[in-house]
Amino acid sequence: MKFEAVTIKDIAKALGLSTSTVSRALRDSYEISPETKNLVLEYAKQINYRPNPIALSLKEKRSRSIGVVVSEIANSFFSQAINGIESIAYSKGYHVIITQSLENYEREVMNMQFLSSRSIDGCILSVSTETEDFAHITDLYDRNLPIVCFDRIIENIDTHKVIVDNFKGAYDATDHLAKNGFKKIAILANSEFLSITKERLAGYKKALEDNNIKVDEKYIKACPHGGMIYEEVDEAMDELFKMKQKPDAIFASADKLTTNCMRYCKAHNINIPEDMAVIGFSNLDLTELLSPSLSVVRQPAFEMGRIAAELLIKMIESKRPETEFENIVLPAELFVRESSARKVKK
Amino acid sequence: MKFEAVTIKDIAKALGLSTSTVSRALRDSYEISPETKNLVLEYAKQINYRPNPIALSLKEKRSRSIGVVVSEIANSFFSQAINGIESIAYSKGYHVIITQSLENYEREVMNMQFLSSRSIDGCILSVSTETEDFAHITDLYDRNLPIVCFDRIIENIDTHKVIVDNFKGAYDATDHLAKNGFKKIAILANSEFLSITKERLAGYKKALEDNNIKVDEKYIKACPHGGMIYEEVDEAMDELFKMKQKPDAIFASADKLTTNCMRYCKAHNINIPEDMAVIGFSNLDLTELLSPSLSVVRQPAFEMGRIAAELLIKMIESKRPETEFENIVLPAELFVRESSARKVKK
DNA sequence: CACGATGTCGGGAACGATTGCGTAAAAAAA
DNA sequence: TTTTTTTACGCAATCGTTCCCGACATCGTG
Repeated sequence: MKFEAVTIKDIAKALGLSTSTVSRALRDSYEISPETKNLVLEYAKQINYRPNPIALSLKEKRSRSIGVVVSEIANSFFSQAINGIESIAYSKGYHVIITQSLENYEREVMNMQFLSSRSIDGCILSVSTETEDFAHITDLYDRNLPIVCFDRIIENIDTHKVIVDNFKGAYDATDHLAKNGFKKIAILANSEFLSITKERLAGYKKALEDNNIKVDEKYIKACPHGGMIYEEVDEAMDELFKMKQKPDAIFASADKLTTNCMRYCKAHNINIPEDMAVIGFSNLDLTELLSPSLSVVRQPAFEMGRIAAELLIKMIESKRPETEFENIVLPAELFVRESSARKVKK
Repeated sequence: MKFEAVTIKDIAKALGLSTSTVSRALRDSYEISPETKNLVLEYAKQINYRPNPIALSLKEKRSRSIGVVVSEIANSFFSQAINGIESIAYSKGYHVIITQSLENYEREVMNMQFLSSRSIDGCILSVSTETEDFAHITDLYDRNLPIVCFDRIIENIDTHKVIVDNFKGAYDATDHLAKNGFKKIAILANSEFLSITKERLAGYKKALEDNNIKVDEKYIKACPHGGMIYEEVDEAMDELFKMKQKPDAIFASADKLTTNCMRYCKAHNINIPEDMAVIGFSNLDLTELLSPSLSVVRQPAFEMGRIAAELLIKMIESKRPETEFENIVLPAELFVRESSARKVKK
């Protein structure tokens, strides 16, 4: 059972015209007499004719749709970014096909395959934590599929990239903790493959140095799936708390790391910020409702999505391959709340 | 600039064969000799041939993809449901195209149009709060597009429906508040157009009656956009708090209503549950991190998505139109936490 | 009256893939 | 050796749409 659409042929047959004439009438060609045009237009409206975009895609080799690959739509940052992407795409007549990798490499490859084979005109991508091999991306890019990277960018392709100033964001967060009297600042880091991990770690280290705090590698805990798996955060926290020199503050450098860190503290009756200050790199929109309210570095996710979509569509619609690529870096903003309140001497 | 895919013609030309032979070889037809098959298969792999699904869709009038229309992917309930949908769809070889209406009627119509014109094979739908006219849905359904409704169902089409027991969920929530000593229980209701609103309101009222509490219509506050717009919650809460007989408990009957209710209380220094108990109809996964931790009625969103996808695919793949439709009702589960703690006499 | 210009429209190929049908050549049966 | 069957492949239509051409009228002009 499938649903039968009205085609241009149906109109032609009903009106005793040829398909070419109908097609031209619908496209308002000058070659068609006003009477015929009206006839066709009216009949088309009457039977609710819709051009078949699949046929158009086949002919024009473009589909006016763009693909999005993110790790997880349930993540505030990504859902906000997607809203930004959609706002631009819709206004320019493009549709958006969203896929999620759930931090799984195979799924990411599958999604890219699906999107490319569905003849999307371009793709906006933030790689999964597991992605170490970029062949599935470079292959498509080399075959001229326009791709824009955002958030978690890769160096393997030369294209537009939209990121936040991860270094400064992490620096600000860490510096804020240090200035508030915390000296043993741990970091929950994301997968080591990710660009954002490297940048945020660098910011973290620089802030420590500038505050005359020695970087202790034991305070750096990597979570290969960015905290999507609770157990990896659990384990990292366990290790931190088993140390003789327990940290007095934690910088959770991703959305899921932040919430699962909070969860751990709650479950283990660790008081924030008395026992342990926490600041997150997170776009959660419930930060002020948490207990305690959560200090965060927040990314302009919506804006990032907007810009990425604009760049992609520019790329798609340009006549010849672009050679100049933009590397947009937006500022992250620090929001100080209770979870990182100044340390009180015991 | 567009990216040129390898076609079956390229293979045919390169190997001195006809397109039919190549096509059959790739499909492993018995009519093709093993040598030719190997030749084609190997060459195809070598140049990384991928069949063009657009061409296939045009020919077969099916795309092996299903559409999803929800109000907002940033909503925990929907993102969980989408994960459930995807888990089934992927395993059965279907792809999922997600769209969001953002509680906007025009966007919902647009999305449905887009999906149907993209030749999706079927659609899973939860209508927006604004949707009062269902023509865009019934039209497609009447033209034989398989549709499965979930969560916010409509009566206008006779098809499979997957919902939670909204009546019992709301009853349990309200009953729990009543049993905990609250007698002036208000409800933040969703748009009056929605099925879930009617069901949840009915459960709320029945629970009040069973606890010998008179239903007070002034305690029932409808938010036409389900709390997606903060101001409408703000206004509803203002009105509740301006009453002489202020309510002592609130049942927020949707995700966004719940969080925005909490936000209001926080902003107005209203202590939960001392000044006002709160229970939500919500799938938030941070409930235990909130301050105070939040009591909720939770829906089996993932499972709902799974079932909806299974029913839809069954519908798509059935030879003749189905006449027997299922009306799946899953239980909602009550989670009691701090925000609805037993009332202490002042 | 003849001829080009203009205005309208139809025929048919093309996009990529599948598939029913036709047909060579090779193999098997007579 | 002749006939029949099998094997292995090609031709062409099809899906819905666009667009290049060609083909008519009709009109104006010399």
